[in-house]
Amino acid sequence: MQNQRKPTNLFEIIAETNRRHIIDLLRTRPRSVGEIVERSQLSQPGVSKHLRILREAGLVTTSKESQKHIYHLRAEPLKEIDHWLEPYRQYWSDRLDALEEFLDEEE
Amino acid sequence: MQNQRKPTNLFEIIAETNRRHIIDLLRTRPRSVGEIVERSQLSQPGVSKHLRILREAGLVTTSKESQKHIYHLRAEPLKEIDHWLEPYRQYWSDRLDALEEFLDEEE
DNA sequence: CTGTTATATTACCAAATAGTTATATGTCAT
DNA sequence: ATGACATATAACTATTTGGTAATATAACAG
Repeated sequence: MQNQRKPTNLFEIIAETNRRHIIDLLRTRPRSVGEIVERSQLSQPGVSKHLRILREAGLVTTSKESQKHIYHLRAEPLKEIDHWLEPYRQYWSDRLDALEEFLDEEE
Repeated sequence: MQNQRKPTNLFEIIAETNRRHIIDLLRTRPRSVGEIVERSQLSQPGVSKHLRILREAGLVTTSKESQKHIYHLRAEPLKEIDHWLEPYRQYWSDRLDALEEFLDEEE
């Protein structure tokens, strides 16, 4: 396999179910590692491993509250996924119908 | 009981760069396997392998033209990704107005 | 200091992944 | 029927992934 892969492919990062779950948890509010562990099926090191990946992908940031590490969601990088999806939305979208009409008129 | 569907996690399916590339190629128009091979970095069996995965995920359909197998895009399943993304969009676009979103992405 | 709590890192392993070559299958042309 | 063409499948393999247990690091409490 001579495949040169990017260090952080966002698509691969969100492909993992547990990571998506963590992201979803942080959407509610920032949370400590312990809180996330409680709400996941993973061991503490397992969670920390995923958090590291999310951190390096820029999807979370951290702050500290005494001994606790608080993880905050930073969703902006997900824009990349959204952007890739853009040209496909027309295949199912109903919410862009008005826009399509608008564009048809413009041409 | 053998009702075992393959757990086709759509996120994992589109996580692979070559598969996204194939999907993008089929957005232009339906294409034969050979055409896709020409436009990829993969061997023919490599492409066929990915096509099978896409087929089983319902992201492509096939038709035949003599000896050629023509692959057609079927984007609907991507809706799932789009749906997951939905609550995150507000983080990078304050207004969810469809036209504004579209114009932002056109830049 | 000492012990406790919270998190990160290390070392290891099983399973999954994605690639290859070789081969099978199916269709067309002669 | 035979050979060429188009694609799929099989068999194999290196790499990556995601999990765990054990351990390190760091901050707080007394």
